[in-house]
Amino acid sequence: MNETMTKIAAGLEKAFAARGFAEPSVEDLRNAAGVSLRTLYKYTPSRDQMVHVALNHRHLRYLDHIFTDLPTDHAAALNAIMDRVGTWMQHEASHGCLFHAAVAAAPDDADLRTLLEQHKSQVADRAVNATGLHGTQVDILLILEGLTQSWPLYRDAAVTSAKRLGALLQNNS
Amino acid sequence: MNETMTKIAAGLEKAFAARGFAEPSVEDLRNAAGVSLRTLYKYTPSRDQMVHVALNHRHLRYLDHIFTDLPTDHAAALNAIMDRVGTWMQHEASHGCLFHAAVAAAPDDADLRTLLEQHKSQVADRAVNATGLHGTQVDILLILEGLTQSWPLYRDAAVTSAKRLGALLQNNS
DNA sequence: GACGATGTAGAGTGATCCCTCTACCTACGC
DNA sequence: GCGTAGGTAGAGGGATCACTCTACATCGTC
Repeated sequence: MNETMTKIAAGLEKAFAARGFAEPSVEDLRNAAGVSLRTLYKYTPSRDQMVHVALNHRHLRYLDHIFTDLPTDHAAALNAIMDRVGTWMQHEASHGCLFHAAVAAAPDDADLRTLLEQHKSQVADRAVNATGLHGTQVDILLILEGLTQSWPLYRDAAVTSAKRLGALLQNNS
Repeated sequence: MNETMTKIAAGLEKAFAARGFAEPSVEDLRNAAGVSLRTLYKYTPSRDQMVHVALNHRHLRYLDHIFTDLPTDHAAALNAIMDRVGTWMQHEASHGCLFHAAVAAAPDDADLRTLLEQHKSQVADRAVNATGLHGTQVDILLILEGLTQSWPLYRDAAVTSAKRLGALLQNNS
């Protein structure tokens, strides 16, 4: 039961990340999930639900990748976060943030929008705590968003830039 | 002829901006363009072309909105740019950058991706020239991207944050 | 070894989609 | 007054889509 659900969620996440939210048909999603159509619809009774399940899975994996076992020193933690965003982009999200992509594909879906906001605010909270940049939640999220969006263009240079901007914040707050 | 083309491009841009790239059908796009289906297909022979035409129109309007008649003083220009991005988001792009949305909706479309890169690099070039932040093209684009992406969550606070980060750059370069 | 829960395989349905095509209208130059 | 260019209106085709349903396999439990 739960094992099948995890398998489905992981497969859906991978499919949406690779091909966007508009393109893959339910048949494609079924292939990616590696289950039958009946089972897929049993766990995710509509295509919209498949999107939600994929994003939830994504959220947990992202938090785990970026924020697990960070150094306690604030400056070192900031550098580590930026590096990890870089490796995340490289291996998982070469097309940009999956949450923004989902909302962009269905701008009228209010549930999706709240999912995006929850994801971003949790990321910002954790980043603030790890870097000691209290009172500058907006700034740190702005840098993270900027890194995520400009990484496809500039790669490592974007990571370096995000580190520099974050350090400027830490030295001027 | 050219008048009809402009009318079509403006209508398509508005439709895609309001409802994303996946949702609107060609029938919807026809309504937004305000022409007959035959005329629409005469100027844009496929739905993909409609996307391209809309993005080209968007690009020109964006450059015009952000970079026309900026103050010559670098610090003032930087503040003006951030303010204008804020008003642009408020009036035109409350769902985020249209180019990123287009690429997210069709990650396999190479033409779309180059269109995105050209758009971003032109924006970065102009921003560098206006703010005097030479040698920091990556940084300025990162801030602009961060502002665009985080504006839906933080509104004016995101603009303020972008101004602060930009000023930090100007004082430390 | 029967049974219920959980899975696979895949055909079928009704709706929707992109795009084409026929038929007709209007404005304008000569 | 007539031809031509450029437009409207909208029906229809062929393909694809999300989703349902029937029929069958597997496996742990009693």
